[in-house]
Amino acid sequence: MVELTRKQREIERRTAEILRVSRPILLREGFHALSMDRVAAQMEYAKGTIYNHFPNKEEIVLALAVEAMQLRRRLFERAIAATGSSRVRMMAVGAACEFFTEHCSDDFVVEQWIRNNNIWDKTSEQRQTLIRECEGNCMALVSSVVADGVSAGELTVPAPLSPPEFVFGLWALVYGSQILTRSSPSLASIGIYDPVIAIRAHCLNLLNGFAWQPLMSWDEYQSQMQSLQERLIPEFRSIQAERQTVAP
Amino acid sequence: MVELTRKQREIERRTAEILRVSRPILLREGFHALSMDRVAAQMEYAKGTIYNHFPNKEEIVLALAVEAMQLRRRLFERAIAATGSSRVRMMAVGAACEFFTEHCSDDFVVEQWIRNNNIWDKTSEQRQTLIRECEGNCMALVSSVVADGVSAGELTVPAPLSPPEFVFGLWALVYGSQILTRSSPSLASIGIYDPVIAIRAHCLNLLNGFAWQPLMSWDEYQSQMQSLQERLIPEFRSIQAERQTVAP
DNA sequence: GACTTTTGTGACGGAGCGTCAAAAAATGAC
DNA sequence: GTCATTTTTTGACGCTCCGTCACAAAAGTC
Repeated sequence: MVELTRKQREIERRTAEILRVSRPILLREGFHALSMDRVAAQMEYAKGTIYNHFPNKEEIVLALAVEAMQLRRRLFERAIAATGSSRVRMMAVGAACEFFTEHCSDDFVVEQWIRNNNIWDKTSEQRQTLIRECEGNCMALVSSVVADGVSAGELTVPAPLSPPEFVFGLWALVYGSQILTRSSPSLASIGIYDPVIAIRAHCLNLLNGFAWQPLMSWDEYQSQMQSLQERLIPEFRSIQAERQTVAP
Repeated sequence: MVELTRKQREIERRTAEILRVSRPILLREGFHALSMDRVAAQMEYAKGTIYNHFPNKEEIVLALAVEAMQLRRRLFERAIAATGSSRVRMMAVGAACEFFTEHCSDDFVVEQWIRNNNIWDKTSEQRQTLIRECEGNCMALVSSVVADGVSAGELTVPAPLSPPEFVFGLWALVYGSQILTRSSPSLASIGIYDPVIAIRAHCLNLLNGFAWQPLMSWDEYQSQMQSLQERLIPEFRSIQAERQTVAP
């Protein structure tokens, strides 16, 4: 039994090593550059050994995405634990999203890969479930803030929306803007100079539009965000630091 | 000169044929299934001939995406030509987006490919410019509605936002929701049963939040949308019909 | 009809995927 | 410590696809 555990630990160690080697290849040189032969060569193992850990390279990508989503989840957990009104705590989640995109940009990029059908379709049910769970967890964390707002009488989710559908709007807004920012060739040339500020303004308007108390002006919102960030970012950084970073 | 034109027409005809053959392969079987050998075989030409038209398969994908974006643009053009207040015309653009995603779903999917860096990076400057132009055109069309609202005194774009950044919010919201809907494993299991209705509600709230006149209740919004769709969808359909469809 | 230019062809070198029979290492019974 | 058995590792192999290029065929020109 002890024997078995030692072996299993060794296997896990090597699995982690495969991911550690694969990550910079994927991030710096793209999916096409990530080949099983190359990973094997770099680790000084035969290709077959790598295949004992991952049945294909798509599975490696998904495994990396799981790590990224877990980091996101940890940031969210910290964010919703912030003190303050429900609305301020929702802003903290926004701050977490901004932090994740800006300061964990590698993870943000890796997380994107799950939206690629080519990859998704070749991966195991098992790991797909892991992803879904993580996504569900994140959703639940944000939903809990909405629920708190509702039960505190600070927010009423109006007519056709359920609470998760309310969250979906914020999710779509933030996520959509980040995708467009990353992938849309030259937003600046069509007049969008600061997408982050723009989306903050839209979030403010969205939450004010739903009359989530306390209502805020743009200036109030900005200064609240400022002080939130001063409190949270050091903690976000230490959460991020628990992961080893990728060399360039 | 006549000779040259006949030849060029022939070349263009074949280019179109390559796209016609490639589209269903890409859509039904994915990017990996789209190989130059296969396209060549299916067209009964040698591979080299296909390479005379497209330097790689990524370029084929981008060419397909250009077609898709042009369809979107045509729908937008029709939408903003709708009669009514600036706000209603903006809703018409929303209806066009919904139509595009739902009834031109192949094009919607094809359009996504441009967000894939693996593909984008292997394509020619030239075609990338085409895409950017088309994206800029769409943006400009929507911006013109905003501009009309402003000059009619029905809308004020508030403090930190420029008009394009205002549009960016709607774009991110609608686009983000559609991406999530398409790619997020089982939204229903996290409580989002009707993402289309949800996003409509968010758009309503967003536009009301910016006090775009006339303000609307959910019921008014829905019935306005209903009548807009009754007027527009037949026209959208005929715009769509100008393109040949893809067999399943 | 002969010569030039354009266009089409498909064999080829190179690379990556995933497999599998054989080699090597680990295990444990005696 | 030995040896049979089980587990793990290995890398050559078959396959597919990419993109090229020397050559062949067709079209155009005079």
